[in-house]
Amino acid sequence: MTDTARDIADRTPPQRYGSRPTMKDVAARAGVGLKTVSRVVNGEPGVTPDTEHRVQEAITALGFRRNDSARILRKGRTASVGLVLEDLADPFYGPLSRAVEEVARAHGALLINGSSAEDPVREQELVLALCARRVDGLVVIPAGDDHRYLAPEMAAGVATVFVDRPAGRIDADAVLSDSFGGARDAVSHLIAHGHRRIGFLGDQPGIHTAAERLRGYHAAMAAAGLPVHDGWLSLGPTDPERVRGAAAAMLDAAEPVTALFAGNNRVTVTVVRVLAERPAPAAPVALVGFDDFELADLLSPGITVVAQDSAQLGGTAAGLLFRRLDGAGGAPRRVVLPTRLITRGSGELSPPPLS
Amino acid sequence: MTDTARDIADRTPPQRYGSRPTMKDVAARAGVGLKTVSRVVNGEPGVTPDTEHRVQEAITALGFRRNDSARILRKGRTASVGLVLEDLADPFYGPLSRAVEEVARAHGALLINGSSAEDPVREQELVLALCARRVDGLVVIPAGDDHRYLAPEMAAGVATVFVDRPAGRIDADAVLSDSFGGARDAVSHLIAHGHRRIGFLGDQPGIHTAAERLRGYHAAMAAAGLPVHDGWLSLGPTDPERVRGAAAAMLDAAEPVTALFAGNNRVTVTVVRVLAERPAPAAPVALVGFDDFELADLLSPGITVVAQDSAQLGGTAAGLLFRRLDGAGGAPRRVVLPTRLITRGSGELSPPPLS
DNA sequence: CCTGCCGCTGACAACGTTGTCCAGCAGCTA
DNA sequence: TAGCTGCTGGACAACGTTGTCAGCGGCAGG
Repeated sequence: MTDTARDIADRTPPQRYGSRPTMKDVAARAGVGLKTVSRVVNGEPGVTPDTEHRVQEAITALGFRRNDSARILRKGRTASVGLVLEDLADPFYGPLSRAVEEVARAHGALLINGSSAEDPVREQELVLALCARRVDGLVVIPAGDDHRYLAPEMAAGVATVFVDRPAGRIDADAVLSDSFGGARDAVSHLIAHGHRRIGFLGDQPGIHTAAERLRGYHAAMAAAGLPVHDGWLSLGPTDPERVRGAAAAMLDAAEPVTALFAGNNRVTVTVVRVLAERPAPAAPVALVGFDDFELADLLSPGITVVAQDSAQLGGTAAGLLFRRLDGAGGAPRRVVLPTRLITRGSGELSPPPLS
Repeated sequence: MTDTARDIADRTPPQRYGSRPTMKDVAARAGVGLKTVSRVVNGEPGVTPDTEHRVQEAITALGFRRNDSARILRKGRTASVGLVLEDLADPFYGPLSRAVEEVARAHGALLINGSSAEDPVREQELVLALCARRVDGLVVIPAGDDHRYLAPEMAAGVATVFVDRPAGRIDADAVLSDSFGGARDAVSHLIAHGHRRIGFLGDQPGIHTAAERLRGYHAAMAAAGLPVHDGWLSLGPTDPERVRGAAAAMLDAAEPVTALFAGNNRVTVTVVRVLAERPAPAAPVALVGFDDFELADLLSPGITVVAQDSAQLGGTAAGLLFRRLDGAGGAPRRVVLPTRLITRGSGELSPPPLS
C-alpha cells in the first residue's frame, strides 16, 4: 500500500451509505476507550487535553454525531414536547405554535407538532404517537371531547396542558380565552349602538369555545331584555360555503338581522366577503368578529373585533407545562386570559330606523 | 393477605411515577415470553388467539405503550422528518408547514419543526439537533448561505430538500418559486400602466429570493429602457420601522416614485399601511406586492400581487424528499414553480401626467 | 520504601425494543 | 410407535449511549 493510498484509507470514513459512525468507531480511531469519547462529547471533566484533542480529531474525521435516540433511551428524558393543534395553516395557530416553540427552546427542548384537522380520531392518534416517542410534555388544542385515553399517559408522568379549549372528561391544566366574556362584550357593543336583531355565526356547538361564545351572546341579549329568534343563530362547520349560506339567510329574512357577530376569524373573513359582495343596503350591516386578524384595520369600515392574543395563549400554556416538568405539583389549574374589544367602525354602524 | 388485597396488588401497575411498564412487565403479567408481547404489539403472525388475548389484557391493565425511542434505536428509522423555517407565525409558512405535514403523515412520519428566526447560527443548531435525533429527512428553508456543515449528514443518508431558497456552497435538491420571473412580471406590469419611477422595497440582499427579485426588477426596467436611481432601491430587514422609513423616503423625494414594488408579504402590508396613512396625493401611488395574502382583494383598491403557492412549495418539497427516502437516486434536482400575477387594481393606477 | 490518595481511563451493564434462531409440542404418516 | 411437519413461544444478542465501578500510574506523606 502506498503512502497516499493509506492516507486516503485512513481518512475515508468506514461507513456504508446510511450507517453512521458510533462512539465505538471514534474510540477505535482515537485509540481510547468508549467512555472517554462519551466524556469528550458531553464535555465531562476528567480528560487530558491531549486525549481530548485526539478524540475531537477522530470525531471530525469520521463525521460523528451523537445518536440522540440512544441517549434518550438511556437517560429517559427526550427534551422534546408535543403540540397538537387544529391546523397549522390557520393564522390563529401560527403565533401560538411559535410561542410554544420559543418557550421550549428556552428550556432546551424541541417541538414536535401535528395538526388534528379538527378530527378527534386523528387527535388521539397524534397524541398517542407523541407519547410513544416519550415526549416530556404535551400541549393540546383538543378536537375531541373525551380525553380519558390520556389518563394512563398523564399518570405515567407526561405533563399535559390544554389550550383554547378544556379537556373532556378528565381533569387537566388548561389555558383558555374568556370566550364567554368576549362574546358578551361584543354583542353588548352592538346592542349599545342600537341593534336589536343580531345574528350569531359560530363554529360547531360541540366545540367548547363556540358554546361559550353562544352563551355570551345569549347573556348579552338577555341582559338587554331582547328576544332571540332561531333564525339568528347558526352554528356549524366554518367552511365558507356554509357560512355564506347562513349569512345570506339571516340577511334575506323577512325581518333581517341588522348586525352580525362572527364566532371566529375564518367566519369573520367570510362575512366580510359576503357583505362586500351584496348590493349596499340602505343601512350597512354592522359586524363584530371574534379574533383579531391582520388588516382588519385597513378595510373600510375597519372591522371591530374581540381580540385574543394567541401567542400569549401558547406562551402561557408552555410556561405552565415546563413548570410542571420542573416539578410543580398541585391540582390542575385553569387559567383564563381576558379578551379585548377593539373598535374600528364596523361594530358602530347604526341600524336602520325602526319601522 | 386477603383476596381483595391481592386482587388490588395484582391490578395496580407496579410503576413509580414517571416510569412506565415495559414489554417485560407485560410479559410477566401475561405469563408469556418477551418476544410474544412484541409480536402482539406489532401485529405479527404466529400467536394463538388465546395468548394474544391474555397479552392484550395485560397491556391495557398496565397502561403499556411501546417506547418508540427504543424501537427507533433498534430499527434505525425514525419515521420523522424535520422542517426548519424562518418563522411559523408568518402566514407564508403556515400553509407550507401544513403541506409538508400532510405528505409526511401520508408516509406515516411525524414532523418536527423549528424556527430559525432568520439566524444562520440558529438554523445550524436546529438542523444538527434534528440530525442528532436521526430524522429520516430534512426540509430546510435556509437562513444562512453556507450549508457545508450538512455535507457529512447528507453523506450519511439524511435526505435533504431546500425550499424557497437554494442551499449555499453545497449541491442539494431545491424547490423554489420563480422569484426572478415574478418580479419581472410585476415591474413590467407597472411599466405597462405608465409608470417610470418605480421603487423596490425588498428583503436583505443576502437572501436569495430578495436578490432574485431585485434582478427581476432590474431586468424589467432595462427591458423598457428605463434608468434606475439609487434612491428607488431599498433592501434590508423587513421590520415595519425600516420599511416605513424607506417608503417615506421614496415618496417624499424631489422626484418621488409613482409606484412601489414590495418584495414580500410583510413589506406589502406595511406599505399598504403607509399609503393609507398619508394624505391622498393627486395621483394615487401604484403598488404590486410579492406573495398573495388574505383579504388583499377586499382592500380598496385591491392589492395586485405576484402569488406563489406556499402550500404547493411545501408539498412539492416533501414529495421530493420522500421520493429520495424511497430510494430515488440521481443528481440533485432544482424545481422552480411558476408565479402568477393577480391584478386587483393597485397595480393599475395611473401615474400623474408627465411634468 | 510503603501507603494512601488522586486524576485519568476503560470494562461492563443497562435502557426497551426487534431480529434470529432454536425448542417444544401437536398432529400426521409410515 | 418412530419420524416428520408445521406452528407457537422464548432465549439471546444487538442497536448506541450513559452510569458505575475498578484499575493504573504518579505523587506526597509517613
